[in-house]
Amino acid sequence: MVTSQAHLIRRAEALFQRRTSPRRKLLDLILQRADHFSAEEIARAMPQVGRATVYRTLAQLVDAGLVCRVLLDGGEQHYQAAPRDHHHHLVCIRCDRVVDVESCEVSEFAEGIARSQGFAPLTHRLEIYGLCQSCHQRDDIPPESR
Amino acid sequence: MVTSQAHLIRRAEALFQRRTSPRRKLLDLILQRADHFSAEEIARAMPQVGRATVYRTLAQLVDAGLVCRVLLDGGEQHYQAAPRDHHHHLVCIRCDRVVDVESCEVSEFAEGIARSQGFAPLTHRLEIYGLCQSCHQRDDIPPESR
DNA sequence: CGGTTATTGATACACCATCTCATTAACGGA
DNA sequence: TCCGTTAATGAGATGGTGTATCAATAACCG
Repeated sequence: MVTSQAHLIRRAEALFQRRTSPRRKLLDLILQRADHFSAEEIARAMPQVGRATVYRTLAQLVDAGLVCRVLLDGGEQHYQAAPRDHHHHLVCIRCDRVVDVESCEVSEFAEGIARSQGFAPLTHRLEIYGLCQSCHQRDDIPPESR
Repeated sequence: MVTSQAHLIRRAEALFQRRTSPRRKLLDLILQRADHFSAEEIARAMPQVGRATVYRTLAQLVDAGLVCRVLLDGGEQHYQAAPRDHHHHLVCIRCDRVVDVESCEVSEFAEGIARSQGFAPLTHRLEIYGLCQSCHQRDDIPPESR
């Protein structure tokens, strides 16, 4: 894990022209967290740094593939350090626990669909929603009641 | 297409307890548009109707599966009349054109992944991004330049 | 034709994200 | 080490999105 963090830091430094303290702090915060977070959480966690900087830097990291967006069931955008280049998310709709899905058997399907419609395929996003084991055991709410 | 519209109207009427003029207008607007739209667009298009009502009714229609959310490349939520119960979207990252993808070969993969992690699978969301034919022809921007 | 109550909508509120633009500070060259 | 260029910052304004409140309205039923 340390290895991949060092890797992220190296790539981030290559991405930016200047090393600044807000960026270092932001990267530290992101790498410290194993889980996902909202941009606002990060902004609150480092009040010395302006919100604009947080959002700007996060967006740059996402564009560069160092951080990925997680789309929660309600549509909220969350973020987390990207473990791999292309992967998907398995999200618990109850506790928002996220498990990374590293295998992707969807690419061929997605690209075939795109081409059949005359699209030049670029990427795709797959989020899988369900109840994680502990939430599932805790109570058996039927899927419709959401 | 008219058939499916009649179908939507029937299901909508079954969904609500009372027929009201805001709901009729909203359904009309939605069905008139082949494409997708934001909630705010709809609210602006019917200023006689309160914003709260627009958002409330849209949310109910989404819950009932009559309207689906489209997630644009930038993360914006848009809406459109749902042609089928379960389907996906092929989105042009340039002009936001959306093509519905009615075949879904992803379910088994998604459910397998979920089960392998101890999740009770409920649903999934797949959005495919690319350049539609006309945007692709217009200029050949490389994928990285976004 | 009422009475019940689902529905509405004006308003306030909160959140999320982006833009502006004057100020700051990182970096490279002298 | 100092200085000039300019990347980067951040306070604040702005705008979109969505929800909560709650008195007023109007659909439906008997």
